[in-house]
Amino acid sequence: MIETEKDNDRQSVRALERGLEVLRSFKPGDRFLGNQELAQRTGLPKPTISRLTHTLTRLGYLAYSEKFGKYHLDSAVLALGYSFLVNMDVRRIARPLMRDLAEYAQASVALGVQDRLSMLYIEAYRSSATVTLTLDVGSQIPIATTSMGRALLCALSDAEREAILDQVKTRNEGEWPRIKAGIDQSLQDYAERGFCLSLGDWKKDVHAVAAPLIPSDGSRVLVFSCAGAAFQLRRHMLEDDIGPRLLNLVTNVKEIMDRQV
DNA sequence: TTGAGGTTTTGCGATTCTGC
DNA sequence: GCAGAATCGCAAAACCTCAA
Repeated sequence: MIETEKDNDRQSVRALERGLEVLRSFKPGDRFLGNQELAQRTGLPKPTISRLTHTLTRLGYLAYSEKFGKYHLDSAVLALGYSFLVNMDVRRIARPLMRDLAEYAQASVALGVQDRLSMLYIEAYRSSATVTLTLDVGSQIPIATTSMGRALLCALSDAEREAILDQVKTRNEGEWPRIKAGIDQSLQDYAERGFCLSLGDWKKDVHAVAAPLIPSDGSRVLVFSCAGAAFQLRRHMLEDDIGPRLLNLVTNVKEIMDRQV
């Protein structure tokens, strides 16, 4: 269901919001979606969906499969995402440092940004020995239970964090006490050490550490994480070794970014 | 081939948005 | 704040699928 932040926001174009919401309805694994499924996922009336899919198809964002009678994402979507990725200098700057840390830790090192209640991978490097985590660019992970998401929450203002947590609480009433405890612990860890942990909180066999990068130019917060198998990345390793190395990575990337401004 | 049931599209009045 | 343009959503028609 679309959650419009301000229904009376005169700067917003509702039709555009809805069209983009249709595109966002496609998740990994959703190769084809019909108008009815799109209407269910977006909460929009079926006639509106029909018009939106027609328009998006004409513009090349969707394509229609005669065989399945459904739509799939088309090349214009990739072109849009590719432009976004290519224009992010931080990926180019961070890539070699991420590779070095991943090989040292024999784990996965990722760079992510917030996407609503998820964290979206915009760069990822896996060591050859990584077996547990096989997420790539474009993957999304939850904001409240992963180290990456928690690091982002720690870097936001109190008001921004509360706004997100209100939505997380609404969607996870039953698990909220456990989720809240993890976030409180992360806030404490971040204040003391500058990084956050997730020790099996998202997936029980995954341990991870993450640290935010707050750009000097005031642009969106970036988060670096290092994750791997729980039996490989023990708590003491993350706290005493990998975490500090990740912080060093963040500092180095930030310095290079600042020099290039 | 027909009819039932489900889905998509179309027409049109109402509402919202945009540009001035 | 207003007028014209664009969009929305309801209702109904058209279309499609499938079983009998």
